[in-house]
Amino acid sequence: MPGELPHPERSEIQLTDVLFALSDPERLAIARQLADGPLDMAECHATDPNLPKSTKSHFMKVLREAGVIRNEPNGRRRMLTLRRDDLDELFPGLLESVLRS
Amino acid sequence: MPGELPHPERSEIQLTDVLFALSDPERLAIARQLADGPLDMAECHATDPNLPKSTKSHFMKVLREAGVIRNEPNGRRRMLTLRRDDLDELFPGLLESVLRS
DNA sequence: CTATAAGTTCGAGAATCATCGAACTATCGG
DNA sequence: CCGATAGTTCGATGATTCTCGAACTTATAG
Repeated sequence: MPGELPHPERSEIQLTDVLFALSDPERLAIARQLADGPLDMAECHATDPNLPKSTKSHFMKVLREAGVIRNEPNGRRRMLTLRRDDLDELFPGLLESVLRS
Repeated sequence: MPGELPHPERSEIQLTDVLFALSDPERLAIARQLADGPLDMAECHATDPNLPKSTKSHFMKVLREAGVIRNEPNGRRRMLTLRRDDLDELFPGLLESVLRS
């Protein structure tokens, strides 16, 4: 698969984009699964276990382009991480509140 | 204009709906204007001052149906209030973080 | 009572977003 | 090199959402 995907810089992350990305139950569930640490994409099941992979990939794209997660090549898989540092710096308390609620 | 509009009960408010409602710059701006206290709708200008009133009314509807604001008749005007109590109880820290960022 | 001010609702068209199959890409095991 | 695995990208279709004018509603001013 294509190696490095584009990620916004910290300074480019927009609050409204982050809120939008998290405003979908499936995408929110993904973010919550990443709260405890990075996961390989294959281990990250959203809510529906047999979701088509193109749909799952699209969820990841929305989260990535909003600046919520990083999606980096890791061998023949993909490593997903929450951009907690960046989000905490930009929007203090937001992530904690959203993931906890 | 129609008197009482429907508002969700506190128990019916969904986090994803709140995030969606606030994920638009115009609607977020409205919520921020209400942070300091209730306003008559006529005093609440979103960002564009000569926005068609049907569009403005639609913004209010999205915010109201998500449980972010109350919209109550007040003479021949409308009084808008942030549902801070409800949101703070349901999603502690969320509103503060979003309005401050 | 009538006119006006302040909003809501309805309807239509445009724009955006979601979903998923199919084709493509890259990596690893044998 | 070959096949399988894990994912991305593309394209089409359908579903939501946005935007705004026009018609409607209601309370007050006169």
